[in-house]
Amino acid sequence: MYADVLIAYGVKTLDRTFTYHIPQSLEEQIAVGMKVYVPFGKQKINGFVLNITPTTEVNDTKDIIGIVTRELKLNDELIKLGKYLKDQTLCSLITAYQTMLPTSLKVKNSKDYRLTKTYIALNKPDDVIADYIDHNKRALKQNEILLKLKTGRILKGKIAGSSLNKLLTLELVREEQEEDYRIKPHSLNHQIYTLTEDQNGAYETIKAGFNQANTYLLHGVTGSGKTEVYMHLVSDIIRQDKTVIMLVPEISLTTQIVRRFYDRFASEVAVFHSNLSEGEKYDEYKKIMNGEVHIVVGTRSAIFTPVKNLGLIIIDEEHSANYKQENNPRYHALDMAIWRSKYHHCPVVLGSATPSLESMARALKGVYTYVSLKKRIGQATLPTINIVDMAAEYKKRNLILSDLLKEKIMERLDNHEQIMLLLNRRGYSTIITCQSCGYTFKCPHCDITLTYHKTNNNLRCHYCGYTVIRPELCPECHEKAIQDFGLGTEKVERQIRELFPSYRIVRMDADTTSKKGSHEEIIRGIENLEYDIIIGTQMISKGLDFPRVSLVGIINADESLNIPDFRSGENTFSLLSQVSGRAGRGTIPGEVIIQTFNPDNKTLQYVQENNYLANYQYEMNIRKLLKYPPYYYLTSIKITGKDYALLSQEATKVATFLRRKLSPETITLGPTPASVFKINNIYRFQIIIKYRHEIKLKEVLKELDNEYILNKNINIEIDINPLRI
DNA sequence: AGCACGCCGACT
DNA sequence: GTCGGCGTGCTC
Repeated sequence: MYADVLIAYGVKTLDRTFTYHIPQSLEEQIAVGMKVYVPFGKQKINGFVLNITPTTEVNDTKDIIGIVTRELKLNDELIKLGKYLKDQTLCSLITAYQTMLPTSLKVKNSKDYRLTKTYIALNKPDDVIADYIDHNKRALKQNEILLKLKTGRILKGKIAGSSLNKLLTLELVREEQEEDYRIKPHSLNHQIYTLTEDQNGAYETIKAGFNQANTYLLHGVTGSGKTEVYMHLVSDIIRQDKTVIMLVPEISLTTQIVRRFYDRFASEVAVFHSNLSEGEKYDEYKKIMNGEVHIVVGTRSAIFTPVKNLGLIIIDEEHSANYKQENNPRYHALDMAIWRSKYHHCPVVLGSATPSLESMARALKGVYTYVSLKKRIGQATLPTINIVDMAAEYKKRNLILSDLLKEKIMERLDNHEQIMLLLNRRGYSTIITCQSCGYTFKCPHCDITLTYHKTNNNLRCHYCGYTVIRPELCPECHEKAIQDFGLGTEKVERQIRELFPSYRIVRMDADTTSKKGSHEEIIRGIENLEYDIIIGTQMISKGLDFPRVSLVGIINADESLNIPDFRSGENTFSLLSQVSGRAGRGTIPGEVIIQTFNPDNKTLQYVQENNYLANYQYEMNIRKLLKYPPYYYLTSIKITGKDYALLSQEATKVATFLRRKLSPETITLGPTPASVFKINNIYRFQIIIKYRHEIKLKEVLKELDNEYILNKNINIEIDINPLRI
């Protein structure tokens, strides 16, 4: 017998299988999907068996050396899904499989991640033990152990050393190894809420489509109780002995959701996201593989977990950009979900208060089934939203907080309610300029301004990590006139602390949540009313449910509006609606203040009116006019290299090649310098392809990719359906 | 990816 | 004369 083995090198030149002979001794054990050890040239490496055949046309086959682990076997679905992933993103097949697996099970890894508990148990019949005790009356410690063991085995750590070792060498007792898991679900309360009429309608519609590959867009306003609908669906699915994958956009959200799932479904639940330790991931993966759990809650990568008998996939906050991986392979979890739903004939539910334009367009066209939740549950009503013109406030020297926001904050503080302030930018200030000559600090390696970090008094490049101490004098004109502008969360925090010194303030951004567990700690603090004012980046916008938050302040709405990307309007609407949705989820009516220099901006007005559809129409018109998604598909090609002249020349060649090869209806834009033109001394050009139907796309892109594989000076990065360009 | 082969420059 | 530079080619 022969095996086609995919080797563990993620290079395009080795993106194919090699045929090995299966030695007699392994023939019985080897199976498709297993990790094996094979000779390759002068080396020995791991690979996956992708196929087993009785004969081969290859002449000099070598023998497979051995099986690495029997534990992991890529099943038929995963093997096919990997091929789909490769096809979608143009990565190599081995890269696809590596992406789908946790590090502990990746093809190169042969370490053992099993967590075992060791117990001590009696190893001889009772009479032998009794006899030993009789003849060794002076060995008090040993006898004590033996007597204790008569009532059952004991964890090894609980028994002292030398006496135990004696008993072990005499073989009176033995060690028993048992596998253990690092994460143990705990159920606190089993509260099941009855669904409102609205929720029930959505629930019934989706339930009617169980056992069919169909995608539902569950469009529910913030606070309408989407999670409870999910819970009811999940409950039905597991009753059928099927499984569920539930995706949330970021790790921070797994905490709250997982807690609710543990409460309701306890040991049926596995968690899966990249913040787990490798051992934890390994354990959860194994629970899933062995069919010990029926529910997986996790972030993007959880879409690849090998659940058996999949009955439902839920993608919460489906509009989130986090579902798209931003490095290779650049896959979208939604595509993978839909593929799996077809494989298992099960539905996908996409939930959001602000669906992406793509999903909404598909729902309106009938590609997805549209289901909506229009009302907030309980007495909660949608918050009132005020827009404040910051131009007028600047004249009053209100640079961070408007009079209105300040006043509202005080009001809410007096009522012992909580306040959330959003600013989508971390750090202290973003532009450092000499007031005398206009010199602006930029990174010497990147095309980007440096960010001031007050805590360390240094200037940092967020792209390459370059750091300098903030100088006193301008390096150009040597005047002492360096000033910093631009607003970050650190600066807001400082001002808030000055204004409201007696209140408890917390900042939640990437800088304060980098430590493991710090995120949960802050969330718990907010829930337990340990804080009055919460300042944060978009991290505070999604899914979190704090009933005492009654006021949300958006410090600078323009920050998000001004991002030079065709999605900035859509993203701003979604961000502001989401964060507004944090206000007034309990019984207290909520209020939102949006500060901006563009009070007439359409997007902001639609946010104020809470009018998703109007914003949808408005954005769709622009997209149609400018030939952007969902009317056109995009592919972004980045051409990067150190030699500017050569790069510019090659970028033009690439564009010419594409124009020649692709159909005449396809639009090829560029090459233009990328939005950040230089990172780490590497220059970057970009080409955008816009198309409606382009049959030759993948084939042409592959050809392009091959053309530059061996080129050491020029690198090509292809992003099909990019979320940002 | 990694290793060997191969053909030209500065060294014990 | 040899050690070693990294360009090219191959791996079941």
